[in-house]
Amino acid sequence: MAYATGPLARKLGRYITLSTAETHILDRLESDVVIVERQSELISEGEEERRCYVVLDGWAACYKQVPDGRRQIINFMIPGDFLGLRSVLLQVSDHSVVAVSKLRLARFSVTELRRILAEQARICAAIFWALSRDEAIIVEHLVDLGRRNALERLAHLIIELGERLRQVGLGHEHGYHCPLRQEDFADALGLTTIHINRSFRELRERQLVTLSRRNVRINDREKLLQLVEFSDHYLHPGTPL
Amino acid sequence: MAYATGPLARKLGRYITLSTAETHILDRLESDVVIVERQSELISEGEEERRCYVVLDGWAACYKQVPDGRRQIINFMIPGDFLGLRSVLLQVSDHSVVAVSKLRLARFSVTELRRILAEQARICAAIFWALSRDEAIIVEHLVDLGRRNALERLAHLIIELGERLRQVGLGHEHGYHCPLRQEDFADALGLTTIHINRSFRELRERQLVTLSRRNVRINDREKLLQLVEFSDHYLHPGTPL
DNA sequence: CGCTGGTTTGAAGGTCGTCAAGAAGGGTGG
DNA sequence: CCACCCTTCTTGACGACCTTCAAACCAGCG
Repeated sequence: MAYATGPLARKLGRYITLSTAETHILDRLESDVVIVERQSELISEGEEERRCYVVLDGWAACYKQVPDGRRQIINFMIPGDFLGLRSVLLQVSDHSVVAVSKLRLARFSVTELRRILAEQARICAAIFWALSRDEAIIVEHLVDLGRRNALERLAHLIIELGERLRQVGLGHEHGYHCPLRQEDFADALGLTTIHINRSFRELRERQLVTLSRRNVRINDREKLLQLVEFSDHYLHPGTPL
Repeated sequence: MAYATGPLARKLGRYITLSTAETHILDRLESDVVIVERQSELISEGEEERRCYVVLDGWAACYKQVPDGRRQIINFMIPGDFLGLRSVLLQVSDHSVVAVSKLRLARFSVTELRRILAEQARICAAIFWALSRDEAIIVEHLVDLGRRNALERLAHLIIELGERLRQVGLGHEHGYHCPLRQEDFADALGLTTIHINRSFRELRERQLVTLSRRNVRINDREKLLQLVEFSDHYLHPGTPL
């Protein structure tokens, strides 16, 4: 595999082996860097969206609001993930995106993107794969909400985030930095903050996971994987056709 | 809009205005017709998949199995929907598909598909939009499971299916044929069959919806829409770029 | 040092699941 | 046309999981 400088090249390098030229094209996409503060809304539901980003640093959450004011987080975005790609392609966004921590983003224009999609068939395929993986994550999330209890959901999310971070060279086997508040976990897992707290307590008491000062520490990885019968298959899409 | 013969042309005709030539290309895709009985598995999780279909008649359900044997239905497929498209593109399927009723399918080969994607940029875009709509449906489903109670979930699904059927010329404003068993509703909505039954009873007692002999009758559409504050936005993706 | 956002805990209640059993519907064969 | 079967639907009682409400605690930060 060719050397990869930016997170985007590293991410897409997981799907196809990038040539040096292709790596350069991707690295050039990341030239226009933007910084946004925690809590700021990057994209709002219903807005016409013409900007597209790759996360360089920090976490974001994409969510939908329900009429009574509560929200359901669809997915978290970590370094290397696309942000707003689908919104741009569909012209109008069907979800909102908020910064969960201070974010560093690489912004690129729609025209630039379209040119690459048309000219670079291999990169186009890799992006399609990346989007498919995002969908697979959402589907797994759906299974979580439908058929797992609070403890299993939480354990599953903790493991998934750890795996995804390690895929882009962040965190390590025994833990990772995690800017999420308990409320974010709750909104992602379809639970209340209070119940998330109790579930964390149980994970702590079972000596599986501890969370403190924005750090997840995985004490017993084996037992944790066992608890949810975790399969990382969905995080590793097959090779392109 | 050009006349459309098959469900596929009718579906994609919603995203782009099809020329007569394009309609013919799509109609030709639907030449190889397959019939499968209710309950048969069309695609199994983990299988390498090389076939791709469009539903001509009948309903299917795509689902994932959880380790304890229960299943979570991800989405239902009705006439005009793709079936196995993503599995083919990813080579190995991450979900299973079962026939909910007797199915009539149009099968087309991967090579045929790839040729069309490469040659017919407009059709390629329309297919991308169709896939995006499928994802939007899954996301809305996720919000259902995370932030709505049993009655709201059921009402939402009933409305959504009605809207989708009407988009392909099936059903009418006051109801539609629905081959789903209560167990299918349960597995889609993350509930038990028994609780689905109770929820249907409540919908019946509130004079909103009645279900009998595989037929959904919508008695008070206004109140039903109000109950879930339904917005059909996600079923109508914006126009292609 | 006090403020603010976030975490933790308790008590009580509601939604939904589990268990168990009966009723209704649809198809098949006598 | 009825008897029989099997699937699906329906109902009741009880209990678990998760929510709601209310309040105390803690950590970081001006």
